[in-house]
Amino acid sequence: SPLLGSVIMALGKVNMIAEAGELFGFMGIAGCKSNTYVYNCFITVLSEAGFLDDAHVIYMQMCDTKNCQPDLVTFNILIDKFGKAGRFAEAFYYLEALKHKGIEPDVKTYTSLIGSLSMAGKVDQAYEMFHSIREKRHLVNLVTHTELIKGLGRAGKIDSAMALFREMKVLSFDPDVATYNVLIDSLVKRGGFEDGHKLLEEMERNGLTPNHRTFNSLISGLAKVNKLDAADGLYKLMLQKGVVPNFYTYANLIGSFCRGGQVARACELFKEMEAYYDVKSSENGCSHVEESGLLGSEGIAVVHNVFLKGLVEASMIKEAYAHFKQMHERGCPPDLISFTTIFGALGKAGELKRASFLFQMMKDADIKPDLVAYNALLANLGKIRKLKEVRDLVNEMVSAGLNPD
RNA sequence: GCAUUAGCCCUGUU
Repeated sequence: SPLLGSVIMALGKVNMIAEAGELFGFMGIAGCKSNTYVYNCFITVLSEAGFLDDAHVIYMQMCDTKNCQPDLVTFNILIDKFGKAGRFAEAFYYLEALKHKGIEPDVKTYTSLIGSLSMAGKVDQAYEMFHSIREKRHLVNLVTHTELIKGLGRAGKIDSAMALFREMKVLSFDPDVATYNVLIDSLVKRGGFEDGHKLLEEMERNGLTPNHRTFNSLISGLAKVNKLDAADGLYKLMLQKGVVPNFYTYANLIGSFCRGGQVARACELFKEMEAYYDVKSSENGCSHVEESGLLGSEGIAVVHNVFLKGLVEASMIKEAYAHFKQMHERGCPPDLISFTTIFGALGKAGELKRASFLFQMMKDADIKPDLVAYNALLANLGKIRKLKEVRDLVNEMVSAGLNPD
């Protein structure tokens, strides 16, 4: 069973959900005793892939068993995933069910809920929950505080975020790099670069080493107020300090330079990234490790897409299209977002035939259009009254199981 | 005993 569980998890990580389900089916037979651990692994896989209702079905199956009743881990997974999806009725139902079974929620249960609530724009409710448990020291920790500081900061309640930041220090929950990062991010996203920078100095005084995320936030803050040279300077500084940039770094910089009309510098950075990426991958074969600052091919795809969008916004559709066509040979085949960016731009520019052609090409490449992709095409078809095409497309999306909005 | 659950940075339509 320990093996079964970890294989199920591994399959989930590479999105082989059907296969994970097949293996899960072996539990209880073939000499494999059912246990809660394997159930929990499968519930994790399903819910991380977005199959929340299926995860719930498995939970119900557990409830019907004799030896595999849902435990705290089961509930924590479900509460976290339903909460992050904004399905609070269910999340709170699980919280009640858990208490009803006589299980005590733990710090992860509450931290998840506080995080989900604040990301859904319900910071007040998150704060209320925090308030109701903060006296019980075992129910809150560093992560709980960081989560709430993030929520308050994102909601623009910087003063409350700073207040909580001071309070946690008094309570000896020592802020770590992530805590500083969420605060710095909130500050600079609202134009408070100077305050963010002060926090950077403070964290260094406290013996904490800023990481690539710290720099990414600071860079995006500078870019937001169009201080591109300063952003570039910070990028160089992070390299100097030996902090490894990741694809977020490049996405930030490249997008900003395009928007600021400095497409040449954006191209330069793009090449720099590709060179950097090549070197790093050959240095240690499998270096797509998030902690080192590198990301896998999904990360590269994001940078390509940001670049495409940047070129489009700089009215360089020809160049965007040229780059789009190069993506394949650059080892990064265009994905749904690349296609949508390009045919959206072509459509907007009145090139509807080419837009429709690309839309078809995308489907031929077995990439399923989603709601956004249909909308991007429909908006432009609608503008020039191609009502028959509009009707056909709407029918198509409905039969694909999408709900037109 | 071991394994499964919480926090920080990026992209497409309106």
